[in-house]
Amino acid sequence: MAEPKTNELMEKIVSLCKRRGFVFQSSEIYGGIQGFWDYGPLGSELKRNVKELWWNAMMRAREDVVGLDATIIMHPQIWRASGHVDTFSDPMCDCLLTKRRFRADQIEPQSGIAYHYSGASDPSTGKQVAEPYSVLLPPGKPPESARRTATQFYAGRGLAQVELQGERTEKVEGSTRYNPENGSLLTEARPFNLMLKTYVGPVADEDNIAYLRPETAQAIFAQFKNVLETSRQSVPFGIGQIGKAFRNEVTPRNFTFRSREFEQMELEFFIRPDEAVEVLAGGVAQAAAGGWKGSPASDWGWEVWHKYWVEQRVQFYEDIGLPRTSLEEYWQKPEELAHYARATVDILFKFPFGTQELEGIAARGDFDLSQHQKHSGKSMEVFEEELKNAWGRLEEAKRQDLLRRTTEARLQALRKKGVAEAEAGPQAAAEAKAFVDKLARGVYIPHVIEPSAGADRLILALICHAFHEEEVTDDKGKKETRVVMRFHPRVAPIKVGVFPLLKNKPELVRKAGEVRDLLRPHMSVFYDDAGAIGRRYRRQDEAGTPFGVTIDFDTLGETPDLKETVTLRHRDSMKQERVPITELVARLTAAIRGA
RNA sequence: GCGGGCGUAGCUCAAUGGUAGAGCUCCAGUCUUCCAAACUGGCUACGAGGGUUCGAUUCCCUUCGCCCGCUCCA
Repeated sequence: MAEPKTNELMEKIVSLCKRRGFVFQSSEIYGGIQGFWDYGPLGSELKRNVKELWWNAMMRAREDVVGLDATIIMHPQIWRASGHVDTFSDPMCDCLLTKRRFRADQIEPQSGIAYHYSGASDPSTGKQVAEPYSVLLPPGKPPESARRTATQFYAGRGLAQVELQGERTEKVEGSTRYNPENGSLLTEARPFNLMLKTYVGPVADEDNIAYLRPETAQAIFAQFKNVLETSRQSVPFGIGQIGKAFRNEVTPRNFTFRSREFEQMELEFFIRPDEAVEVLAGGVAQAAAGGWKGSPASDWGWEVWHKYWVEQRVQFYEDIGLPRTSLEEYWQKPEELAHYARATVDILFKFPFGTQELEGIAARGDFDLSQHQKHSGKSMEVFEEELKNAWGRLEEAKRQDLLRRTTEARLQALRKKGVAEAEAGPQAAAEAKAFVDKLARGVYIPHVIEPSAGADRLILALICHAFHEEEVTDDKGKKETRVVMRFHPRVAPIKVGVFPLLKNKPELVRKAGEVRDLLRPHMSVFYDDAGAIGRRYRRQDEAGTPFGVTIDFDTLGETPDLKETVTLRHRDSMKQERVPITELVARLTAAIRGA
């Protein structure tokens, strides 16, 4: 699709969201607030449906996943353990000349001669600019080029003619204060902390700082032991949670796609480390064998589990109306992975503004639980009698082989982290021995597979995917545009519209009310008796209501054969059929579940 | 946070240094028959604040929001 077209399309979608009550700007009457959005009547139904479908698919339909609903504000130590306090704040600085922005910690150190200026004046007007400025000149470049750059800078400060003042030079080694591209001085580095801060308790001082969670996952890790001990679950099992998260995004963009307050649907699925799987099952299933398409088996290691969850999640999207063709899987390359991740797959949706991430499914090893064990001093280990017994039955050669391979794996990991070879060897040996010793006693820290989805992004994807404009020709040959939201009936905010053909006939209205009350216990129903019937159908098209039921005089018995039947109108095809009222509930509930 | 563009009714678009107009939508009503029909009536706007002015939607400044680019997205 062409560029301007996609923007137009997005604008139409945003407009419809507001017009029909899917999404409003937060605090709109006060001018709005950037990066915050509200869901209106249709949007809140849609979101509720999506969250409920996720909860059902991930938890209620499974034996091995349980739920959690944790607080948004937690002990600040959680965010130290998780790494968010450190990694969520990036020092940034800008080029004074081009305004280009840099991560201050990623600028390559420069050497050369710095040309400092105290200011500049305009000889034609006498105007003065007292702002100091500097240019770094790489060795071998003529001084003129530094003066040209400085002139450009002061010209940008409003001088027509520039006379540089107070030039002096200085030798500079390994400085990160200058733009590597043009030598221009950069602004001071300013920290950007992406976590929203607040204070707990009445006194707002440093001791009381707390953070609004930037992800829901950490609460799951922090409550891992409590859930394990109360839920009658054992590894492998998962804990799922739906909840708000907050990030002080630098640039919220693309409608609700990147919001500062948003909702996540996260699962942490805890599994045995591959070594434990090997001891218990005698080997680890290979992902290449394709077992991840089936049901979980005892010999699954992290790779198969990871692929399994990717497949589960894609199937979920298919089930709620996002076909595979609208999605993309992006398997992160090894060099792109965060240090704690073994593999990460992004599930992307083709939005009108670009193909963007809906969900990330990461294999995170035991990083998170280990971090919390370290920081809290509380054990995150699990014990399996069965594992201890299996180890007892293991031949000595196999035990030694496992230790040798574990040591080798640790060594590789340490090398990758840049640990010096002399230290890496003994450290790897010690770590591997400690790990295998625990394994022998049936003890380990679980590893985790994390499918983490953005609820609001999914809502936006569903809205974008549902949006259709089509040319319709009416009886008189007049062409017009029909806007229809082709939501899957499962997620549609309203399942059925109920209409008396005419409002001014009490017997029609009464009968329509009866049909509405008949359907209401089973699904969300919208009753509408205002205006022409065609208008009411079209209104429901924009709301994405898949079915319409119309009560007419035949329903009342004007044509005896049609007594107690109604018109059932289908949103997508605009086809109509005659259906007995007694069959409506069964027909509609089947269509909503099935379709 | 930087640079550029934009901001009049729910939407699309007018006009004007003298107090805002249309079409569609929406609401109420008329209509015995199925895809935004017709007719009658009605509601609704100069993003916000300040300045200049007798008077500002219009000119100036600030601010907020939206779009695009930069940056960021563990």
